[in-house]
Amino acid sequence: MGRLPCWDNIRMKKGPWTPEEDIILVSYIQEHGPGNWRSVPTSTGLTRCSKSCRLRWTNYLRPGIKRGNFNDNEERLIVHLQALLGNRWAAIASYLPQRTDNDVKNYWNTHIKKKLRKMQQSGHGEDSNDSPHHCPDGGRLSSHSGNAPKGQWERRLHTDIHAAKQALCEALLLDKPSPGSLLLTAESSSKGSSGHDAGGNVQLTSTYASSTVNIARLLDGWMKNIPESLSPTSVVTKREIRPSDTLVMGGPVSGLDGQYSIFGYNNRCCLSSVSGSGRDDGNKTVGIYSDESRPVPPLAMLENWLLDDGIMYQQGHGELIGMSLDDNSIPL
DNA sequence: AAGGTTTACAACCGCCTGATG
DNA sequence: ACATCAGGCGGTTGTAAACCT
Repeated sequence: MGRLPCWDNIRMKKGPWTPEEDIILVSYIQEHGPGNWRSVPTSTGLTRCSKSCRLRWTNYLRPGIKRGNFNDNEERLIVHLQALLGNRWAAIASYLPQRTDNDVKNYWNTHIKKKLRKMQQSGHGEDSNDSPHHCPDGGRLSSHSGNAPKGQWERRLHTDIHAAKQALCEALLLDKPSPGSLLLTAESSSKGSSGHDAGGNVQLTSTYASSTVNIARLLDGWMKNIPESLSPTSVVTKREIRPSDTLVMGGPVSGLDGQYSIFGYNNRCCLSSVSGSGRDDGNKTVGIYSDESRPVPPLAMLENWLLDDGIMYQQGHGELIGMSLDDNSIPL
């Protein structure tokens, strides 16, 4: 018995997504919201299976995704969380609001694994969780084996679709693409054929999705909407996190009008806007989240976290995680 | 410069779980 | 209780890009 896998259905297109497909998908999500993926191919005419559409959105098109190099803090966080949770990449990624599980997984497999292996070989004892004895089941844990139940804190981000669409549209309509932008002539690719046609319109290529400069670049405009109060320049060290502080980091949640992150701090729980679309409430506490408990990360993970007038920041590369500790937060 | 090798990561695939009838 | 289905998750693969010889 068993139903046909999504991938076997009729003649679904596979391989890299084109900008046109992206636009169609984002337009659809703008109108209907993410979810109900089954209806996406039929409603949009995309010859992609629902699963492919969902993955494309969650791993690539969704606004707020940070791509590129992981900084030291992120790397350390991943190592610690992998030790705690095993290869539960989605759970791990939920602690890194701007990263996808796929990204975290890839980073682990291509960078951290290698690093840890080297360290082991050179006799430095940082325990590698890649060792067979550490994760006997190969990392595939039952979804019930973790400390925290599945809940809102593990839900995906569904944010600011309007901005994503607009950024894509603008990029597609650029008559003078800037160096490094997505839809460039593909000088770097011998197989690429992108460029401009006689009318100045951008021609799109099959190298689109694998370009190192991808959709995230197009969303720069969206990122610029982050309130000034959240800009890295506003990070001012007031006091270090103290060992006595209890920090509980939740994950991303979606709101009707923006993206939020959950943080708990000294038995208070906050829902902070980290990338609202033009919201002017910046990083104030905008809501309360308190219906689940979650593991407290090791204190080592608190390195480089700073407090400034009730706002928590993560130091390094001007990265801002953001947290409000104002009096609107409530005890857990 | 050319060819071979390695790296990085987007996408695929299959399994699992929870919801629903 | 069972069957079916959609969506989520983690492992794996394919391939463009980067690097090396």
